[in-house]
Amino acid sequence: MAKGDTYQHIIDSALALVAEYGLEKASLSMIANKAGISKPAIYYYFSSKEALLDHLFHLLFDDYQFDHYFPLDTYTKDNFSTLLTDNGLQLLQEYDENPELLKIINHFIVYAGQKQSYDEKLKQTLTEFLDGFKRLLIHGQQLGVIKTGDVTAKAQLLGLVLDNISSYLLMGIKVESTAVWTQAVSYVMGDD
Amino acid sequence: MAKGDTYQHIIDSALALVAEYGLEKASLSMIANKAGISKPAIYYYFSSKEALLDHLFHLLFDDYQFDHYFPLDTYTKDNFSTLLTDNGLQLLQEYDENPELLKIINHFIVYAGQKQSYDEKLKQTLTEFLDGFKRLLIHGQQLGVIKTGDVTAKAQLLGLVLDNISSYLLMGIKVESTAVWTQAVSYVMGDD
Amino acid sequence: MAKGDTYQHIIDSALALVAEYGLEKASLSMIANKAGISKPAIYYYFSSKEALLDHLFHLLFDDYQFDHYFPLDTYTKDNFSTLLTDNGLQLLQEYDENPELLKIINHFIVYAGQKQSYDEKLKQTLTEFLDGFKRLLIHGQQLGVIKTGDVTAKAQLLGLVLDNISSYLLMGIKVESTAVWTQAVSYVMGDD
Amino acid sequence: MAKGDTYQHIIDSALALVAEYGLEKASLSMIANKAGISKPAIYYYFSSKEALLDHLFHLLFDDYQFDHYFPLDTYTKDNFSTLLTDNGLQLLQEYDENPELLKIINHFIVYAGQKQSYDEKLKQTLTEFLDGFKRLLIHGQQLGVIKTGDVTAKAQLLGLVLDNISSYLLMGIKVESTAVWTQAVSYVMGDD
DNA sequence: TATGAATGAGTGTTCATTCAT
DNA sequence: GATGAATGAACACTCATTCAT
Repeated sequence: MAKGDTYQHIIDSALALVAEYGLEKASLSMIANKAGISKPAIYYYFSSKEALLDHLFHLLFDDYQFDHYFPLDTYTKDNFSTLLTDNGLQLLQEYDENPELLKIINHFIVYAGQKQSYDEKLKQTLTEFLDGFKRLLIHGQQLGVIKTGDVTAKAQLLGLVLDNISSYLLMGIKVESTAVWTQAVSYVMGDD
Repeated sequence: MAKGDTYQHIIDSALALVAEYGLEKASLSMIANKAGISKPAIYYYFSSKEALLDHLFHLLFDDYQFDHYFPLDTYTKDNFSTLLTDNGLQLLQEYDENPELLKIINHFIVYAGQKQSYDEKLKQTLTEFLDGFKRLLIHGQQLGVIKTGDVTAKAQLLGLVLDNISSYLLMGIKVESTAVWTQAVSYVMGDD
Repeated sequence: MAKGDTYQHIIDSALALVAEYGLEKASLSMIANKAGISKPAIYYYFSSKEALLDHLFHLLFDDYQFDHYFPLDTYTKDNFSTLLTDNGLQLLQEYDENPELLKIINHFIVYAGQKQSYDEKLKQTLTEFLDGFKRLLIHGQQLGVIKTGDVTAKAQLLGLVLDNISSYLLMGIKVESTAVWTQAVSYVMGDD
Repeated sequence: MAKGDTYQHIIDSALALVAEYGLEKASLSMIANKAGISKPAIYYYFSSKEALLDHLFHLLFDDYQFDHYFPLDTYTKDNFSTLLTDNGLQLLQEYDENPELLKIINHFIVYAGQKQSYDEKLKQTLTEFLDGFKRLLIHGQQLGVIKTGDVTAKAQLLGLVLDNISSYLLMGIKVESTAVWTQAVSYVMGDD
C-alpha cells in the first residue's frame, strides 16, 4: 500500500458504508475495518466523525453544478431541443450507473434537516439548478426557439421533474424516465 | 394529565422527535421524556421501539391515498381542469400547513432503504399515486377533455412534479408551486 | 375456572417455567402469562417472587424423605435384598417419569449456594437420605442379612450412587441404571 | 497494574463472580468493577458476555480429562489397586482445595440445559470419564487383577461415586470420602 | 380478588473519542 | 503515521415491584 493511500481508503470506505447504512449508522469502527486500518488512524486525517462527513459532503456537492450537465454556451437555435433532452438523459444515466452516489446524497439531504451548514449548501445547490434551467430557457427565448410564457415556472418544472425522476429510480419505482423527460422538454419548448 | 392520554402522548412525542431527529436518533429516552413518562412505560404500549415506529409508519402511510386527494368520480367534462388544479393545490397546502408530517415521511423514506417492509409499502404507495393520475387522465380522455398522447408519461410527470414540489417546499426552497402545478396541469390537458 | 384455582395455576406455571428456564430467568411476567392472570395478581398470593420460590422449594423438599421410598419396617430377612433393589429402582423410575421435577430440584440446588436457608434444608435432606441408608443397613445387620464392615461408607456409597444416577439420567447421559444399582446393592449385602 | 494484565483480571473476576452468583447474575458491570476497569473494556477482549462465558467454559472443561487423573499406562498388576485408590483421592483433594472451580462447573452444568453447545461438551466430558474407567477396568482384567463381571456397570459405579463425592463435598455435606472411594475401588477389584 | 398503568434499577451492547506509545 | 487499550455516555430492553381502582 503506497503512502497517502490510507486517506483515500478512509474516504472510499466511508462513502460505501454511508451509502449502505446512512450517516449515523456508518460507524468509525466499520469504516476503519473496511479501510483496513485502526479506528484512531482516522483521527489522524479527520479531527472527528463530523469532519469526515463534512468532507464527504463537500466532495459530493461542490461538483454538482448545473453548467456541468447543461453547458449553456453549447446551446444553439438548432440543437436546443435535442441538447436539452440529451443532457437531461445523460444526467439520469449517470445516476443510474452510480446508484450509490444518489443514496449518499439522499442521506445527506435528510441529515441536512439537522445541520444548518448542510441545509444551506443543499438549498443553494438545488436553487442553482432551478436558476440554471431558467437561464437556459431565457437563452432559448433569446435564440427565438422558446415561446413566451412563465419561464420561471417552466424552469422549475424541468428541475423538479429531473430531480424526482432520479429519486424514484433510486427507490426502485418504475418510471418511464426517457418519455417523461422528453415530454417535459417538448412542453417547455412549446407555447402555453 | 387525564387517564388514557399516555398512549397518545407517546405517539405525539415520537412524531415530533422523529421529525426533528430521525428514526434512529429519536431515542426512547427522549420520547419518554417529552411525553412526561418513564422509559419502560413506552413498553406497556409498544412491545419495542420498532413496533412504535411501525405504528407511526402505518399512521402516516395508510391514509395517504390518491383517491382521497383526487376523487375520480367527482371529475366531469366541465370541471376537470379546475378540479385537477385545485385538488393538487390543496394537497400542497395540506403539507405546507403540516411540514412536520413531510419531514417524518422523508425519514421513513430513507429508512425504507434498510427495512424491506417499509420499502414495499412505500413503493406501493407512490406507485399507486402515479397509477391514480393515469386512471384520472384516461377518465379525462373518455370525457373527451384530454387529447390523445402518452398518458403514462403525462401521469408520471404530474406525479413527479407534485411530489417534488412538496419536497422542495419542505426543504425551504422557494418554488412557485401554484404556477408550476397549474402549468403542469394545463400541459397534460393540451395535446402534444 | 373455580375459585381458588388461581393459586394452583400460579404454582403450576411457576414450576413448569422454573424447570425450563431456571429460578431467575423464569420471570413473574412469564408465570402470570402462563397462568392466564395479570402480574400483580401473583402478589395477592405471594408477597414477592422470593416468597413464591420459597413455596416451591418447600413443596419439593418437604416431601422428599427416605422413609417414603425405603420404608424400613417392610424390610425382612427374606426380602431385604430384593426390596432394597426394587425401592431404589422405583425411585429412579419416578424421576425418569417426571424429569421436570429433577430439573427444578437441580435449579434449587444451584441456587442454594446463594441462599442459606435453602442450603441448610438441602444439606439436611441429603444428609437424612444418607442416614436413612445407614439405618437401613444397621437394620439389615440386626436381621443378620448384612455382614459386618464399614456401614457408614456402604450407606454413603448407596446414597451417592442412587443420587447421581438420576443426575446423569437428567443430563441425558447413558447410564445402565438398573445394572449399576443392582451391583451397588449386591455389594453392600456382601462382606468386604 | 501492569500492562496486559487486564485480560487476566477479567477472567479472574469473571470466574470468581460466576462461582458466587452464577452465569447470568454475574453481570458485566460486576465483573468490570471487580477487575477495576470500565464495562466497555471487557468488549475489547471479548465480543460479548456469551463469548466471555464460552471462554471460561473451555478453560474449565478442555482440561478435564480422565487420562490426566488416571494415566492408564502407569497401571501395573502390582500397583493397580493402590493407584486407582490414590488417583481418585487426589482428584477429590484437588477439588477440595479449589472449591470455586466445582461451583463454577456446577453453574455451567445447569446452564447447559439451556445452551446446546455446553450440553454436548458436558455430556461428552462426563461420558468420557465413564468410558475411561471402563478402559481402565478392562486393562485390569487383562492384567489379571480384576475378576470377570459386568465391567460397564462397575466402571459407571466408580464414575458416579467419584463424581458425586465431590458434589457433596462442595455442598458441605459430610461424606467419608476416603472410606467410600476405597470401598468402591475394593469392590470393583473383587468378583461378584 | 384482581388489574391497568407505571417505575427505578439494572442488563448487555455500541459509539465517538482519547492518549500513551 | 498509526495503534492498542480504554472510557463516558448513551441505547434498547427487562424485571420485580407498587398503587389506585
